[in-house]
Amino acid sequence: MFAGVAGDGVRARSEAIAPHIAPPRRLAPRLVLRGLQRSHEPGATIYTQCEPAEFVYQVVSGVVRTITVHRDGRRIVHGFHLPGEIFGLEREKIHHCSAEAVGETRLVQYPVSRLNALAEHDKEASRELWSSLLVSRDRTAERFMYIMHGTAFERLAHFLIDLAWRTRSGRRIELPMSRYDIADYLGLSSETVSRTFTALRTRGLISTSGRQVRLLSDEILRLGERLGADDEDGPHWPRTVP
Amino acid sequence: MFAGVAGDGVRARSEAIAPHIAPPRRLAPRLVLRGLQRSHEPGATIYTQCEPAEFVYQVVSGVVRTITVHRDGRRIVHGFHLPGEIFGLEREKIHHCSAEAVGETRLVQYPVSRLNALAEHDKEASRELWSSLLVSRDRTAERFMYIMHGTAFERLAHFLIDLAWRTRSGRRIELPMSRYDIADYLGLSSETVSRTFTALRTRGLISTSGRQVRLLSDEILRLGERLGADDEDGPHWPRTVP
DNA sequence: CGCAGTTTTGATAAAGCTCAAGATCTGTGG
DNA sequence: CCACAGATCTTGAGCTTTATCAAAACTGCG
Repeated sequence: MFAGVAGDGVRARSEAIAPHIAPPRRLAPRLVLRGLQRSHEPGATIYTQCEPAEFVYQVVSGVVRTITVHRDGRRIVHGFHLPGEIFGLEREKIHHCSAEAVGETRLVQYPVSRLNALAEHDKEASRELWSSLLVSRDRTAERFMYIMHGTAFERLAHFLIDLAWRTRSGRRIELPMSRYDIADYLGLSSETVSRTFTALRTRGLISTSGRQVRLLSDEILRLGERLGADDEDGPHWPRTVP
Repeated sequence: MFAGVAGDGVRARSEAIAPHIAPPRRLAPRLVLRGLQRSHEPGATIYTQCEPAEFVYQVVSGVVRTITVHRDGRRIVHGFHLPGEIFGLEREKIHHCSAEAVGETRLVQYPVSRLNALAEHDKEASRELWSSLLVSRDRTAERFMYIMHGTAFERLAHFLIDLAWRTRSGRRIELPMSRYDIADYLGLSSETVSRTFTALRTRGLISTSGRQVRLLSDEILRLGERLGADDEDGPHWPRTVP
């Protein structure tokens, strides 16, 4: 496989190596931050691109989207953050994207300074933080694969499966976000998202009613090889830190 | 801006917020790992997808590409790692992608166990490691933007500027990788990469001769707003750890 | 020189975007 | 309870970009 060809890589057209980037092993957060809780209205801005990054946030309930807006007005949705997930951690002292509530949302606001102190003193917490960063890196990498070499069909299928898995919804999903959000997340136009929903419905893979989606066929489920896998590596009660 | 509209996000078509994700502030590695050095032939495999992850690596000289191969034989290049960069760090105990030398390459092999110990005992090193992970996350996010909403033209321009910046090459770049590598990195076909090189040449933005590229116009340079920025946040001699 | 791999160019077709319009949904006020 | 307004969602037609297939030009090296 790619045996030492003088020069550069061979364009692989051979048979399969399992793709993969395994799903994160668990859903319950191992790290629970405690602090000031705030509620946000649907559409409310939590922080804005370029604003000083004083806090990180953990979702208590609801969903948050992180976005950036391009010069030309195009919007990119970098990710959706579900309950238990931590977001807002930056490399520099400012936020590199904006965060907005998708629907009614409740968050814990945790000062970055406190987080740094925590990471230094609490080995276990530090490991969790580290791990969550790697999870998000891997999630991004996986999405990358689907967006680079997938049709609209595959992207949307993957999105639905991923969401079902992350929210433990089984086969009935209540989408919290609009078609526009999905489009900007998957790098498609909202029209194409709509058409693709229709195509999935037509082929009997899903049924929809507004933002309710039902995954019907195992064909679509197998696309992600996820459902069923769950917690594995040992016991871990959530840790609550002050 | 996105004022609290009842319901969901507004499809932004308004004027610009600077896009952006600032460039990493510095090029010289602050963290230098010391250990067994190995040389690799062009095209040599450093590690393979799914193999146990026992080491992380730091590039001494040359370039490394990390890749995954899809079921259908499609290849994805996740990234190119330049001298000073650390790669191979995983969330789980196996590698989620393969790594191969692009051209003659020299690497330091550093046991993961040692890295973990280091991160726990050496606060400064831990911070560096953390930072390098965030850098790679942000780099991925930025690439994402260009790949999702950019034409082949913009993607390649961005790639060249990024590479020029990261290698401190100024305006004359010696590409270490093939058109195939670039194609799989940018989510294009190699033919399109070739055509786009030609288009850039035709418009007088670059000149090429094989893998030598010269950035001619400031127009292309401004695309990334990078050249010129450099080290800022305080003094930091490289740290060498055993 | 001639081979193997790489790069370029050309013709064709498909996927998805854009523009445009119609349908549905939701909340509000009469 | 109904009608209206604003937003969201769906569908259609034409067009642009890029992938694909095919083949020629180039490069480095034995």
